[in-house]
Amino acid sequence: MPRPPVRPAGEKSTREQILDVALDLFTTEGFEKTSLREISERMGFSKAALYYHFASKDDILLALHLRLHELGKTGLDKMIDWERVAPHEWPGVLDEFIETLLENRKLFLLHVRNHDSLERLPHHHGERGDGKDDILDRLRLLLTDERVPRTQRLRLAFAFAVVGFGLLAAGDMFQDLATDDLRVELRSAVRDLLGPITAAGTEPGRQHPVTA
Amino acid sequence: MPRPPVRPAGEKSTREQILDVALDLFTTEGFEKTSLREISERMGFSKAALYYHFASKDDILLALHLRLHELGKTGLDKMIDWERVAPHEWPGVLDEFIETLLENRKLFLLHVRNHDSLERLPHHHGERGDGKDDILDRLRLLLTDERVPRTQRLRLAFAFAVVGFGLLAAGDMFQDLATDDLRVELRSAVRDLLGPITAAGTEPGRQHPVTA
DNA sequence: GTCTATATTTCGATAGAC
DNA sequence: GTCTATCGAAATATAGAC
Repeated sequence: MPRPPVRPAGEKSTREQILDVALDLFTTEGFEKTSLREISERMGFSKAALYYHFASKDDILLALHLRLHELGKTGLDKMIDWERVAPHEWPGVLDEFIETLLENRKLFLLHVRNHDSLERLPHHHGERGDGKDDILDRLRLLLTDERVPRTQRLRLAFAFAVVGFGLLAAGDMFQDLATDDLRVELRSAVRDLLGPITAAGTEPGRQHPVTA
Repeated sequence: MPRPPVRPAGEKSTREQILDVALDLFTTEGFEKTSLREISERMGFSKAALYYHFASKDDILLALHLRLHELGKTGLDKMIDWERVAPHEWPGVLDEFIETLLENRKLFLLHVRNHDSLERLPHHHGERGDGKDDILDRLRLLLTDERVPRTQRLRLAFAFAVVGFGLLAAGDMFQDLATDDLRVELRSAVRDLLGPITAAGTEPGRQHPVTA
């Protein structure tokens, strides 16, 4: 039987190196605008050589999608059982989401930026029935679950929006912001946003005056 | 001197119709992935005919950019003088931003979705020195203005993120959400987010406990 | 595993007839 | 104002040598 080639410890396979290069380019330039020529030039060999390691350009994107898919299995299993999470537990769930995001910025940027390209990928079926098996798909399921009051779903969506934007802004407009500071600010903002719907006597239709 | 062709009242010129079609496609499919063939097919004539009305594909995008640029002149002049806006006025400014967004969803979606393509467009210079003359450019200037404390800028950024996401979510995950309801929810969320930094005795370093 | 060379498709853009 | 026909560039992908 074939066995993987022996490599010095800590040295990545060519395939993994290609994926690292592709992840950088797909997040900065976008999947559609990144050409195989660009990837091969950074790798130091020709375009055709890529086809030894991957069957197609889509195949590279799919491999990166699987990297993110693994995250769903390891760290965020709670997000599978949204229905059993009480409102007062939401800030804690958001905290976990913040941690996962901070630890895997590039992978999430890949998803946010290339959502369309990932969507039209032929999904690997079988593991779950509906094919909705990554974190963002599950998030969508919660936010459209009509068993949760719409006002609460909206607030949750706003909270996730802030967290997602925080990720983008950190590497863009707030480059000098340390990860620890960003985490503090995100947690604070999430609690201010979710406070009105996690308080004991929740009034969903809470109104503000139209003008201050 | 040449004069514009006489048209029945309420009938749009071919050029404007092309722009309407292009706006739809650019916001749903993206600028790069939208081909001139696709536009011409919707218009009912050939691809080459487009070149009678526009010099290039970029020229179409530029014309749509000008539509948004006009909004900056008419409705949001306050956003030019960020420095003179006191923190307690921010919710009101955000309210104006919300209104402008709700009234021009498609144009803003065009900007959000095709930010990169718009960025590399040869800008029409002259009107202002730095070429940063549309709403989103000015917004960026505020959020990176180091004269404003970073914590406050972050909170403002979060607020704008919620508003921007609300626009996307409304036409996607919350399709059944009426505009009036969305406006109420956005205003409410903005005030909860800006409350901590608009209160009289503002403490920028306000902390939340790490775990609830 | 990587190379050169090439097939195939799609796109933006132009030329010239009507 | 719109057409047909075509060009040239760039991209994905394949074939076959080394």
